Parts: sequence; structure tokens; C-alpha cells
Amino acid sequence: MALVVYNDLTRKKEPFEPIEKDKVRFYVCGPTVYDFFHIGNARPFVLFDLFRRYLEATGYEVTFVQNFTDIDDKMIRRANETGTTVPELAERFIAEYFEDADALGIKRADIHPRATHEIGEIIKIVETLIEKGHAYEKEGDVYFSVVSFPEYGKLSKQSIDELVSGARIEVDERKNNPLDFALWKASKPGEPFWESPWGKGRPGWHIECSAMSTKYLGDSIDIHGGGSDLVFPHHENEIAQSECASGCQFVKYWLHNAYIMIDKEKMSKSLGNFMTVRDIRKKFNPLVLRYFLLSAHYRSPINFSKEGLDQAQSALERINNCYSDLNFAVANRNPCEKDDALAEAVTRARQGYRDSMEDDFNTAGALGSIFDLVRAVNVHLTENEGLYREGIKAAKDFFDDVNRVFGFFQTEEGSDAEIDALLAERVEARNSKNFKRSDEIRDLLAAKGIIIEDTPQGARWKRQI
RNA sequence: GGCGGCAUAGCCAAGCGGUAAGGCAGAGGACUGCAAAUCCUUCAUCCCCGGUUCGAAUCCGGGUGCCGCCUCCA
Repeated sequence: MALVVYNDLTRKKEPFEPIEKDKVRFYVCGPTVYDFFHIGNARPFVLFDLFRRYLEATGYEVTFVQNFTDIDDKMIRRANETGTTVPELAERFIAEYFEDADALGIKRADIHPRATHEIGEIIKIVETLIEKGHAYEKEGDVYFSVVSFPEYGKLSKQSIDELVSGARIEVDERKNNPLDFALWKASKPGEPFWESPWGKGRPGWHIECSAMSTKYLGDSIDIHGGGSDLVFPHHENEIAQSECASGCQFVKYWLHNAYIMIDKEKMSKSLGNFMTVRDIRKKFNPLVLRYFLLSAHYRSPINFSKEGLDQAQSALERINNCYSDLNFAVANRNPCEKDDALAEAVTRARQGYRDSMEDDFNTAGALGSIFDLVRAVNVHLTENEGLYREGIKAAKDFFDDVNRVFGFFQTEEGSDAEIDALLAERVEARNSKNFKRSDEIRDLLAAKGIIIEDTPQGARWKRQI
């Protein structure tokens, strides 16, 4: 069994074979940093981070690049509205991005390039495209000519004619073809600008990703990821620019995630029906959102709802309870004889987990295998007074391996003198049948989000997720 | 008009030809001073109609419903 991924370029599942053996060049479209990101934006960030982790866990050396778009119309507009500058706005929301991303357990990319730091690279590509006859300059703007690239439309499976006839874009006299798009935009008075062969201006959106991907990963990369709303025109345009400039195939595997839906509509900034990750974090542990995003296959839409998050929280609690029960048992139980059922359950869970993940990153299926082992561990802990050490060790190793990819086990075992003292007092109260006092202490701690559990091995506490 | 996706129990969600994973919620029971956690039992024939097949949720055809892209959007 080997990894198979669904490639949007061919619309088929294909065996994953990187261009260079054991190495993966992976690029993901990052945020435009003019605001907090919402949970729809969070989906690709979480997903592609997870794919990267899985690839790394299975032995690939991954170079992972995710950009920041820090100059475009939205940046300029927001900076004007809020009385700040574009660079200040970018700094602020790059920092906010990392705060939320860290909370969601998203690892830092190897490289987080910013468009404004790559202007030289961008100008170089635009010049190349003009030289090769794929682009033309008009009044300080530079446009890409879609008819110069016969394969234009190969990702979205549309011909230029079909795209034109369905287009809702405004006619722009400067363009030779309505589908031509800006590589470079002349700056208007008061806008940020950079000097270029075509005068003062700034890069178009699509060219950024081509430039940054090429600079840090080379002309041809293995995986390019993003939301499916980027298929057209963003990724189609990236292909056109990059392949015309380099003469090589730009990307081997195109992966796109489906949207978050809310009330049967796509969640999006423009519709205004979004919830930011920052909002969610006020009500839920961010790992609950992480679990929620991983509970369905990445190419299926997810319907967002409060109930959905509640369910995710309960499920995540079940996993975490098992993990902490397991650790507690290791510290507090004596060995018992071999438990074949547990040993077999670990083997089966590992196999099932792997089979699911290798089938186009089927995280929902993988969760099924994880829960199967949760049940088996719980059964073992319930049916035995002691502990089958080897089996439990194998289960813990599996959970730890999973966690390096899924990242939602709470691995830290808390210790707190004040809580420990209250817990000790409660034990005494219970021993002397002073249940009024013991329940008081339990309620007191519960109000602080501390949950008490009485086990045959003694009382213990944990934090509410 | 073009391209594409989805429809599986109250809810979420795998499965993609061999007789329905998993989670949440619910019901009954065990354990507990009461809880919590946990365990046991229980809870679906897969939108409709045809077809192919020994056999279909899974393939084909036709419906119905919902959604997305074709403009900034993850």
C-alpha cells in the first residue's frame, strides 16, 4: 500500500511519486493579511499542515512554503479605512495569523515568504513573460495574454471560449482578451509602489505565488494546495505564468479542499457569513476546531454549526480521556498477564489508520481506527486490575505517532499545588463521609474548569478541554 | 450556457461491487455516597425509478433535491 492522492489536474487518484525521490516540494497559498482569518480560511491551513506532517512521518523530506499576500487592493483599502499603512497592517495581521495558527496546532512553514519582499523576483518573471511574447504592457500595466498559452484552462477544464462566454468580468479596454489578467499594476496616486521597467507600480495577485514558488522550490514542484475557489482563476493563472516562463510543468499534484458551509452557503468574507478563528477561540478550545476540520474528508464540504463543534468537543474528550487514563494507569498499576485482544487491536488500528491516510488522506476513516483502539484500551483498563504493559506501551506509541500528525492529544499532565491540596482535602472528607464538603470542593474546582475523577487507584483531576 | 460536487440512522461521518466503520446524542443496565469517566446492551439496508451482475450504498441510464466555480474569495 502506498500513498494515493486525488490530483485535480487529472481528476483522478494517482500514486504519489515525488519528482525527486524521498523529497517533497510543497506550496500552499497563504492568507492576505488584512484581517483575522476565518474558519473557512483555517481549513486549508490545518489540512495541508496535516498532509505535510503525514508525509514527514512516513519518511519524506518536505520543504513546505506558505506565503503571505501583503500587498493588494484589499490591503490598500483596509489600511486607508483604518488610518494605518500597508506595511503596518501587514505586520499586525501576520502576527495575528501566527497566534491563531499556533493555537490550531499548525506548524510553521519552512519558509513564509512575503510578496513585498520578492518584488525583484516578480519583476524578473514579468520581464521574461514579455520577452517570450506571453505578456504586454499597456499604460504602465502589464497583462498576461491567455491566448498565448494553448493549454490555458487545463486545470479548470474550460476552454478560453467557454470562459469568455460565461464571464461576469467587466470589459477593460486595455486588455486584448477579457481573460487576460494583470501581472503588474501601475500605482495610483497615494498607493504603495515599487520602481519597475514599466514605471511605478505593484505586482498582481497571481504572479506572487508563481514567483515565490519558483524562487524557493524551483520550476517544478510536487504539491500545490489551496481552497477549491482558487482553481479558477488563481491557480489556472499561476500555471500559465509559470509554465510560459520556465517551459517546465509547474506542479505535479494539485490538491484542493472543499469549503466550510454555513446555512447551506459557502462561508466567505464577501458574503459576511463568517466566524473568525479568534471568535471560536472565545468559546472553544482551538483543538476542538482542529478536530472538527479533520472529521470529514478534505474534498467534502463541511457544514459549520455550534452543534458540530459540540460533537467535536465530546469526541475529542473521549480520545483525550483514554490517553490520560492510559498514562495514569501506567503510573499507578501493577503488571498483569498478556491481553491478546489489546495486542491485536493495536495492530489493527495501525493498519487501518495507515490504509485510510494513504487513500488520499482520509482523516475521517483514520479517526475511526483511532477510536477503535480507544475502545480496546478502555476495555482493557476496565476488565483488568493490572496492566498488560507491552500492549499498553504499543497503544501509547501508536497514539503518539498519530499525534505527531493529528496533533490534538493533550500530552501535558498538569500539576498544580493548590488543586492538589484541594484534592487531598476532598479525599479526607470522603473518607470521613463528609460528602457535603467533598461535593463543595468538586463544584469549586468544576467552576474553574477542573474535573475530578475517582478511580480505584485514587482520585485525580484534569482540565476541561 | 460551460465545468464540477453532494444526497448513508435524530445529528456528524467513513465505506465506492460481496450482504452498512467510527463519533455525538438517546434508551436500558453495571460501577459510584452522588457524580464524572468507563464498560455492556440497544439504535440504518444507504433520495427515487429502471438496468448490468450470482451479488450494488457502491457500476450504468433517467429523475428529484441541495451546493460550488466560471468576479475578490480558502
